Amino acid sequence: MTENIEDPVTDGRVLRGEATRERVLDAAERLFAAEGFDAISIRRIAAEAGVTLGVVSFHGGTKHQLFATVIERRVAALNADRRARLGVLLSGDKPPELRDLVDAYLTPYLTHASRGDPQWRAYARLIARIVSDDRWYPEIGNFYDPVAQEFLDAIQSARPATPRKELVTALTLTVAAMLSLVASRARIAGLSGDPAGEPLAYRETLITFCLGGFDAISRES
Amino acid sequence: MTENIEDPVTDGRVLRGEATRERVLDAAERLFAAEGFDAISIRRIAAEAGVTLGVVSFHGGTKHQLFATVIERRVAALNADRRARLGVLLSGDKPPELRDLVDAYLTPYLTHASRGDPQWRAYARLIARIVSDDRWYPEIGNFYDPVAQEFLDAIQSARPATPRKELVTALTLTVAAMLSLVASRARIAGLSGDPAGEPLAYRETLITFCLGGFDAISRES
DNA sequence: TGACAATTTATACGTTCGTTCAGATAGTTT
DNA sequence: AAACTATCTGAACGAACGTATAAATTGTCA
Repeated sequence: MTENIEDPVTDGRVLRGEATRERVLDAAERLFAAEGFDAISIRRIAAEAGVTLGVVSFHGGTKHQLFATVIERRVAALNADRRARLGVLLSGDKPPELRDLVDAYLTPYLTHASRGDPQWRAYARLIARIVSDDRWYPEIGNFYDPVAQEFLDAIQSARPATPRKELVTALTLTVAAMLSLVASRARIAGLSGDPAGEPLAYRETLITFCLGGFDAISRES
Repeated sequence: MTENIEDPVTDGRVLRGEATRERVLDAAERLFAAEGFDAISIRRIAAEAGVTLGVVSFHGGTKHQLFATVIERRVAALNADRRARLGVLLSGDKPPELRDLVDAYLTPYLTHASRGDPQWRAYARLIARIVSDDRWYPEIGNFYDPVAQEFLDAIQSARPATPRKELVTALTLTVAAMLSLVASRARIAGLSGDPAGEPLAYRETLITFCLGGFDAISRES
């Protein structure tokens, strides 16, 4: 057999289009992550992707649609990572420990933000950018909030005496702390004097800090 | 003496210029805070301020210079607030408690972000926006870092056994948590179901959370 | 009052923006 | 081979952009 006809390696018409589409999305992901939606033009995305202007519109539609597509492309994978870890914790005999819940929420993001794939690293920066901008919440919030609610349910089980509202606040602060390891690396480097390490290198410190915060809040109730 | 030549109340030529300049800076502050540097045009700032296009350039210079001026205009006041509180704490007989140090760093910002003056509220949103964007750090980091270092020195005295690097990380996470109360209010509202209260309303919870985080990190060392 | 300077207006310049589209190109199918 | 269609090119559109400046306006001062 000289060539498998279903093998996606075939550079036929459709497959070439798919590859181009991914190149465009990758370029948009990198640039949006680095400088934000408003600072990036479709022309720069085209240049970064090595295609002409019309191709970006052809595969990505409107600039706004392109941005949304870049987000949606990876959101399912990140949610699946978190849900899988949560599922393992919930399947045990005992209710999960709070530390493991915090770990399960933070680690998938930190891993993607630090590990090899530069596109995932860019995506992590992009997420950090838009979560700290209320303008995107109506569009993006419903992608992430359901998983956060599932974690909140589990956290509530681990801390039954703490009011839900306090736990919501604590999780919000935890997420903000997590994202700052990606978004504010220059500040970390500037304050500490050394260049900032990868976000994953701060994992233990971050979990300790946030768990200490959760516990302190639980203790007050 | 019919008129004090140095009296700034005179609405003469120079003073009218000064008032216009403030209107321009105020408008720029509101718009930059709401949508970011790249999304705002000089023409929108002019319209918001109720002046013509050239006036913005006349009083604000380049768009970039205008942005820097907006930041610098209030940074001294915020730094002074924090330094004053720190000075009070350091002037006592005993070394200050960690809780009071965290309080002294967080409360001035939360107060300005919540109290009456809408321009200060806008400025607080603007700070939250640019701190979570490494692109601005080279330009504005040196405005805030010296005060942060002074607080770090005091925090180090309160936790002598904890490595400086851990304290730097903890303060960074603390700042990120603080800013999220201003920057991610939509997410807080979405997750909790209720509209988010003013940042100052979360002050106790925030301080408890961050202090718990500091203590947990100190305990590990 | 008339010269002077600070402030404001009105307009223009060249560039870049997002979007659209007719036509060229190149696999696929009949 | 010919019809077909997904993909790509190249060019154009009006609008908005940041910046600059000559002229008009307005208050100050000799």
